[in-house]
Amino acid sequence: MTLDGSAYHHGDLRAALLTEAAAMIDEGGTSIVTMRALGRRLGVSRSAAYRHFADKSALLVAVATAGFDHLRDRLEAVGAGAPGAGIERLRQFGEVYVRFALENPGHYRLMYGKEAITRRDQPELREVANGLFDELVQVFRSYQESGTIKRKDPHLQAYVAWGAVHGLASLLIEGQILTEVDIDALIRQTTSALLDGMRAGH
Amino acid sequence: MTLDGSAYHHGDLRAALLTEAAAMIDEGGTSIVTMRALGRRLGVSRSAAYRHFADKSALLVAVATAGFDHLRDRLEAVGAGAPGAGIERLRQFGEVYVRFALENPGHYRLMYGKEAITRRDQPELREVANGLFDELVQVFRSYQESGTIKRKDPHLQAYVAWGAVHGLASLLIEGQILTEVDIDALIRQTTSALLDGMRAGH
DNA sequence: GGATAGTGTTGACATTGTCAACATTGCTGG
DNA sequence: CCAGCAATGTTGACAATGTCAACACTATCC
Repeated sequence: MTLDGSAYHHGDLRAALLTEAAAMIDEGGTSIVTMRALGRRLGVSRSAAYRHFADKSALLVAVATAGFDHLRDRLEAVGAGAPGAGIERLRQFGEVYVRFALENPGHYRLMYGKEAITRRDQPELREVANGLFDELVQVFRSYQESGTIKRKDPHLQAYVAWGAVHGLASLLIEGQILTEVDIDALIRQTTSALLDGMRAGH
Repeated sequence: MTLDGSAYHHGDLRAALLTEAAAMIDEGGTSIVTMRALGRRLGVSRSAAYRHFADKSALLVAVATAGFDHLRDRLEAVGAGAPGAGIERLRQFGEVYVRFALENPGHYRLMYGKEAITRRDQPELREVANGLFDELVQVFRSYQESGTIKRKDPHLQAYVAWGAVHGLASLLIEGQILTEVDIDALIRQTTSALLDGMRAGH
C-alpha cells in the first residue's frame, strides 16, 4: 500500500497519512478527518502524525499541496501531447482539470479552500499554485501571439478560464448539480462557450 | 440591533444568531464559529441557541438559506429593472451575483458547501436553491425564443453561466486571486466572454 | 393571579487537538 | 558487534467543543 520513502515502524507513515486523509475527505468531508480516526485507520495511535506534521492544519495543507502536484502532472501530460494542436489544446486542459476535481474531490476541496492558502508558514502551496497559474498565463500569451484568440490582458483571460472550469468543478463536487445531466456534455459546453467567446475575429 | 419577530428575553435571538454567525464566518472562517463564542458575542450563554436550532449544523443551514433569500432579492431587483433590456440583463445578473458573494462571503461559502446542501432534513435550502436555478433556466429559454442566444439545452446553458460566475466568486472569496487585478474588469471580462460565446450568429 | 409554554442558564459528559513524558526501533561510529 | 543516538510511535493529561438534562426566569392566557 505504501509507496516509497524511508521505511520505519510503519513503512511510510507520512505518505500514508496524506492519502488516507484525502480518502476520508472524499468519503465524508473534512469534518470526519480526526487525528484519532486517521490513526485508527492506519493502525497507528493518535498523535503519531505529529512526528511528521506540525499540527492537523499542516497535514491538510500538505494534502492540498500533493493535490497540486498531481494536477500539474495531469496537465503537463496534456501539454506534452500533439505539439501544435491549436486551440483544441485549451479545451483539453479544461476537461482534464474538471476530471481531476471529480476524481479527487477531497484534494480539490482543500486546494481551493481559504484555510490552506492563507497559512503564512507553509509557502509551498502558494508556490505550486502560482506556478501553475503562471503557466496558464503563458499558454494564453502564446495563443494570442499566434492570433488564435483575442488580444486582451492574458492575466484576465487566464482568470476567466480558470474561474469557469473551477466553478463547474465546484458545483459538481459540492453536489449542487442535482438535475440528471450529462457531465461530459456539460464540460464540453463550458469549454466551448468559453473558447467561442475568446476566439479571435470577434 | 435586532430586527423584528417575537421579543423575549433577548429580543430576537434567532435572527441575531443568524447574522452574527455569518459575520463570524466572514471574519475568520467556519472554524471560529463555536456555540460558546457565538453566545459570548450576543451576551447569551452557550446552548441558548438550542432553543432555536436543533444543532449547530441546522443553524448553519439556516444561515445558508437566509443567504439564498438575500441573493434572490438582489437578482429580482435586477429583473425588475428596464423591461426589455436585451442580453445586457444577463450581464447584470452575473455582476450582481459576484458582488453578492464578495459582500457576503460567509453566507456564500455556506450556500455552496456540501454540508449544507446534503442535509436531508432541512429541505428549504434545496427548494430555494432549485427555485433560483429554475428561474435562471427560464431566462435562458426566453432569450433563446427571442433569438438572442444560441439554441442549446437551456439547462446546460444555465449551468455553464452559473458555473462561470460561481467560479469567479469562489476564487475571489477564497483568496485565490493574489495578483493585483481590477476586480470590476475581471467580472466584466467573465460575463463578456461568456455572452460572446453564447450569442446567436455563431 | 396562577398555570403553562417559551426562553435562557448551569452542570455534566464524551470527543477533539495537542503537548509532555516515555518507549521502541533502526542506524552509525568505534 | 555493540553502545549511543536520533527517528519514530505510544500513553497520559488538559483545555476546548457540541450537546443533553435539569433547573430558572418570563410573558401570556384563562
